[in-house]
Amino acid sequence: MTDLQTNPAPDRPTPAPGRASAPASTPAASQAQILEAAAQCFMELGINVATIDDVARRLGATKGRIYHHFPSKDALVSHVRLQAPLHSHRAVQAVIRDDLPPDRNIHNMARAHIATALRLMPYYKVYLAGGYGVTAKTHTAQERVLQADVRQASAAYEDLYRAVLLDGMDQGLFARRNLSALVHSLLVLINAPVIWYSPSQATTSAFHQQIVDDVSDMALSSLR
Amino acid sequence: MTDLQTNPAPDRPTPAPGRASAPASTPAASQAQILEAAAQCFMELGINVATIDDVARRLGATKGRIYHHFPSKDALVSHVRLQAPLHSHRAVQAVIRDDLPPDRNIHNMARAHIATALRLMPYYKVYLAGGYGVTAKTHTAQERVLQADVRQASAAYEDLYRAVLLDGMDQGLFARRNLSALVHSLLVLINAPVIWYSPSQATTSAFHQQIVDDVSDMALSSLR
DNA sequence: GTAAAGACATACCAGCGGGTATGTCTGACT
DNA sequence: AGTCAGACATACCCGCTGGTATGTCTTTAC
Repeated sequence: MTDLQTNPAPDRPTPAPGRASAPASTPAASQAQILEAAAQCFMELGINVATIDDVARRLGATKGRIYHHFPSKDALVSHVRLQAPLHSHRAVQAVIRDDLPPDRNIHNMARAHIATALRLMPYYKVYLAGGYGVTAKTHTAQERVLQADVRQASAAYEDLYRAVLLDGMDQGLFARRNLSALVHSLLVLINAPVIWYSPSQATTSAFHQQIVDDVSDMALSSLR
Repeated sequence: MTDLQTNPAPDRPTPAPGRASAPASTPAASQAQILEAAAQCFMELGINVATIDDVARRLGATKGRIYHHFPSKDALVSHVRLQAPLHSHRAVQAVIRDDLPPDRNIHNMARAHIATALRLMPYYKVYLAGGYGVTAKTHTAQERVLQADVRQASAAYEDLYRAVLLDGMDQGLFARRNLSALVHSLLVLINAPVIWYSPSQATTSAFHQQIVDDVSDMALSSLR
């Protein structure tokens, strides 16, 4: 639901004479705002270079607001990264149809993934940049949990492809290859636009469509 | 923690378990040692988390040695990253043959790249992790030059593929697609093993061969 | 109306880590 | 022998940044 670059929050009815930033309507919306600002900061500056103050400045707020909603910077980073597999999972699962052959399913899945990634690019950039990272030196228990959450969501998302790929190989539609290498390579390929795309292209809609078409075709062809 | 070696008589750093039996290492060899240790530290801990002291500790040395050869941490990082396109360029250019059709050339190029990347994984991990990064906030002039060097080496390497891909499309061997999206996607695909491969597999030779075969086949198929 | 809690802002701390100034040792050259 | 430069080691500085303690204002509950 959280759509980047949109201005979902209508201003509060009480602008409050104090010249502070407009407070979010609901605490959940405030969190979403923070996540969005953090994703863009992390994308532009890098996860480690961007400071909490940078994120707060982009919000027109201060550190207090962020640390009120997230216990640490690592937690914020993990929450941002989580958005990618979560959105992908929802978008891709919606296009899987049991009455379609695996090759057509894969094609549709790739298209859905790429389109979603292009729309929510900052989250995906941060997600892919999270080879890590951050405060990976002090392995606290709390922080391990956050990392595990991201990995679990990623694994759940990958399983969507694993099933279809296995089916397609059994039916002879796809070449027989090492399943692990296959699924990982495929996911890297459909994430490729996130890596090399720089949102400077003016004709977004046209160029985005081009990317969706070309890369999804490549993904499908690579399986044969 | 384990640094109990702070006795008044520090042993000479081990003369590198490499092939060199010469007791005195040349300055160039010392730099290569530093690059190798830095690559492994950056790979394991992350570029920003790993400190100069970490790299020095791995060498059995101190910061003084590193800062004697490299003016800053950013310079060290850039030099490490440079290794990837440099090695790839040499290995891939060696297998290009004008008397072979583009599809066979691409296949051989992909195989050479993947094999090289698997062999020199730390450099490639650091290279790909450099979306950035590091001290990207203070854009000093000196540091801009280093970044430009890496990008230039990468561009030169990419041009190898660009030429072959254009040739193949003209001959009808490859599907016609946006050239920029095509070359970038292809490179991301053959770099995929660097992203998801964790050097814990025991049967390196066999499993490496499997990866080279499968991913290079996928790369070739993706172009049709 | 008042108390409690939520949602921030402000001021401040402390440790980490990049960078530097300086010292020391070794080999090379004359 | 003496000098010099390269190649490090040692000790130290200090800015930056994550985190915290506290205050203030608004909303909600009763």
